[in-house]
Amino acid sequence: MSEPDDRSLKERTRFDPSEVEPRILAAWLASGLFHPEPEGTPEENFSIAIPPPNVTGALHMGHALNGSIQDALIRYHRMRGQRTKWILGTDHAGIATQTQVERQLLGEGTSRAELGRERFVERVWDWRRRYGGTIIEQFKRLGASADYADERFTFDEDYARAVTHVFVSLFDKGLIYRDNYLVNWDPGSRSAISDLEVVPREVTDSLFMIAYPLADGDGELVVATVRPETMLADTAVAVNPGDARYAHLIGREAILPLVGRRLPIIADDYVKVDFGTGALKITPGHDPNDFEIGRRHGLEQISVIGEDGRLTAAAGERFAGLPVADAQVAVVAALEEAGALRGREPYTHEVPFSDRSGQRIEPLISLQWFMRMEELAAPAIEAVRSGAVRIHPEGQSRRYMEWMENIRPWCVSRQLWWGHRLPVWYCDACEETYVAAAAPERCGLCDGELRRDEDVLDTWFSSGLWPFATLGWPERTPALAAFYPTDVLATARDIVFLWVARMMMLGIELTGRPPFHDVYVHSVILAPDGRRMSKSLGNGVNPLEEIDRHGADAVRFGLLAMSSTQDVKYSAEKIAQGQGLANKLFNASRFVLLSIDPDAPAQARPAAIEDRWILSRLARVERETTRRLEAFDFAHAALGLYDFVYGELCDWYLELVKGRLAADSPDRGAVSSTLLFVLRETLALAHPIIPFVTEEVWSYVRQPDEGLLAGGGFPVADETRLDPQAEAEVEWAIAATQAVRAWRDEVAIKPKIVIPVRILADGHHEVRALVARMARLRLDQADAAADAVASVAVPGGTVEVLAGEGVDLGAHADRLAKRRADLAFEIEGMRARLENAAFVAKAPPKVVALRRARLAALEAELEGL
RNA sequence: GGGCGGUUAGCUCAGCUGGUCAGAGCGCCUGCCUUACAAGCAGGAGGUCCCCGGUUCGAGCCCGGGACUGCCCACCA
Repeated sequence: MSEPDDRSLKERTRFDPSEVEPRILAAWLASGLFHPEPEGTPEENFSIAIPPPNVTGALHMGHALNGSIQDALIRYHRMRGQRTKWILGTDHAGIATQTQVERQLLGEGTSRAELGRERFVERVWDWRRRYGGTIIEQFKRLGASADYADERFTFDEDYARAVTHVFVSLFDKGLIYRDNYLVNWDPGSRSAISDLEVVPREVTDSLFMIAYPLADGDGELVVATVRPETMLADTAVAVNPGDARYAHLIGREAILPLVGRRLPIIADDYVKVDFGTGALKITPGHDPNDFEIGRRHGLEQISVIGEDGRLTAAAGERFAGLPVADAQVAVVAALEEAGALRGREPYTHEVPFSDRSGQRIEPLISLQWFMRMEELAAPAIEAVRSGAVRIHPEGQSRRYMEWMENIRPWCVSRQLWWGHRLPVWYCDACEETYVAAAAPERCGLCDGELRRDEDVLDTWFSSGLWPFATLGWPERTPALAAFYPTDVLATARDIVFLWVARMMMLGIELTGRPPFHDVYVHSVILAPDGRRMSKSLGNGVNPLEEIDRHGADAVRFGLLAMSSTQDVKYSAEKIAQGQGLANKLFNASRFVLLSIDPDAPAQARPAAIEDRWILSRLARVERETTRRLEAFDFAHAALGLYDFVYGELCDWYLELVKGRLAADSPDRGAVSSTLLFVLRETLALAHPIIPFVTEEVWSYVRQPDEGLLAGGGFPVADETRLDPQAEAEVEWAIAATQAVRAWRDEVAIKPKIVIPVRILADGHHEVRALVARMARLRLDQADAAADAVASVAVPGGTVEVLAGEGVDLGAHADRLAKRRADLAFEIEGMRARLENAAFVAKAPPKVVALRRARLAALEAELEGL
């Protein structure tokens, strides 16, 4: 248990997160609450696997929101008594980490190549041992109640075994295969990357018109291209079969300029008649579309660009060795010289770039490993279609479906050093391939030496196993039995395909069950300027600095409050609102604790109508908050809590009961009990969202036999306390109070003056005294016949102000005139509505009655003036 | 080229199945050091709910069209 601050509560007039948070965090960590024993079943337990942050990462706003959401869920379920595990760990993040360490090496004047693979990998491990825990520590600052005692890494020994096991078994099932295929080659990382790691960007290139002479006689065919340098690898020219201009050329041949190769002129529907010249050069070796066309027509595939982004020897002596950009200039010059260039115009289009290195993708034919996806996708589609897995918000699930239904093979091999190396060996002598969990000694056929594949697996291959590999799968561990499948997967929209979809497919394929039953896709937090936060733009907001400034509760509250189903701009105001709430709750607690009878037990003992009111409101906010957490509606859960604490508990209830807490008050004991009860319930209710301040205050209100709030019970709404009558009465009292206060303010009556009044309204006897207290009125005017000097409209009646000291009504006349005008306008509108026969006939009687009553009230008020 | 969302107070956003729905926070103005909180309290000003049609007794809320804006997917060289 944490030791409360030395200073007395009386002196702590502000909630100070920087003092409280480390203390509370230490208490949580020491309690063992975050580390559940692996017992029970996944159905009765609750678990979430964190989207593993890159081991190189630092906490950014996305993590902070993602963590706040998961922690709210985790704490809620833990408080409800479930055995709760938040699976924590980091991702080895192949390219990101390798790049980071390479940069470090560069600073030391060495390089990856100089070190060699083995020593390089060792360096990365060193790096990870030194800095890899950073982001985990940062999650603690947020108050994230993850299982820090059981941290995982996607490159741990056990995890690596699982990865190898998966590769081997999917290979054995025929789902993993090796093929020569046109891949997205990233010259930046010198590796193939998957379709999902490619981002389109708008680029202005030149569209060149090049004349290809016909082989049999005169005439030429002009093609349009933005990449003239790839012409060196052309193996055909294609036209649309329905294009009358070229119909006579189909089946004939053209001569490739500069090269002299004879190219068949083929017909393919892909070619657009109205684009360019209507004739398309076909380069199966360097263009994805041409690759497909080439396969359809059985064309040769020629490569003239190498993995280093330079032209190869196949490009011919003149161009070999040139980087593609230079090669383009050289080829265009050569074409011009040869008189083959027919035109050139600026052309803006979308071009693929590497999301990793930022370099332009170079489509290349390469021998890579692929995973066949259709078979894996089918059950993953079915899981969502059947409702076994629910994706929130609803709109995301259709996207998921569409992507799954159009899925393509996944290139899983990467030409990196940092990653899970493929469990594949080759015998060069007899060209045999071995895929196995353990390295075979020698070739089984020729007894020759074996050579292991140099490639590693795409990082997402291993993160696709995250929810179960972290729990010890493929072994049947107790943790797996207790916590798999997990319950909820919370993630930002940007990795739904990259990660969530693959976990679904691999989870179902390998464990037979979807890895979670709810997927909550949350916002991406944009910078205040509406763009994505990024280092290069320098528009990022650092969550740790925000925690330093406003406290973790404030950041959590703010992020949850601003979260939504779509991207949201970072709102500093919402964080400030959260800070306000934490401070307000803290001070309200101080007031309660410093004012009540210390011996009063915490229990609901309604002794007055306002007690019934607050208990009713409490039951409602408990019911609503629970419903919203269950529905992943965190914004409304947070804001609803705010409204209750500020707008009901502090603004009204605490003010209403102040008098009853006096030492000589007859129901001091009862009010004390109720106050303490409401406070304790409120703390527990708010804890999943603002855990620090609630835990801190809890240390003052908990019973000797109670532990931390984090391990305590979540409040259950007591529906028997719902009291519509009390709510209506107190609502009336509030409205009346506000009306009188507004009037006082307008006629400039000093706040301290108590004015004598007479309330003219039916009923509301139980709450008249409350209005008097809150609005500084005196009701006990002995002279009931005294003349009213002014009257203030309140719902259903008026308050007549009697002559008294300090009541100077200079401004009153103006006010009356304005009020009369307002009333007349409203009455007119209401009458018009009620005189409309159609409205009276067709609208529900309740609505009509409501308007009649409203009209009567307005008329009565006008008359009273 | 296809989808999907957004457009409500100066700013950031709530507004569930149409009927007190025109709201919140911040900002602004006025008044208060009222013994929980001055990072506070009380009060106030401020909006053709993007535009045009339509449905309805009644429309931010439903339908049609348009404008602007953001995102996702996609192989027009």
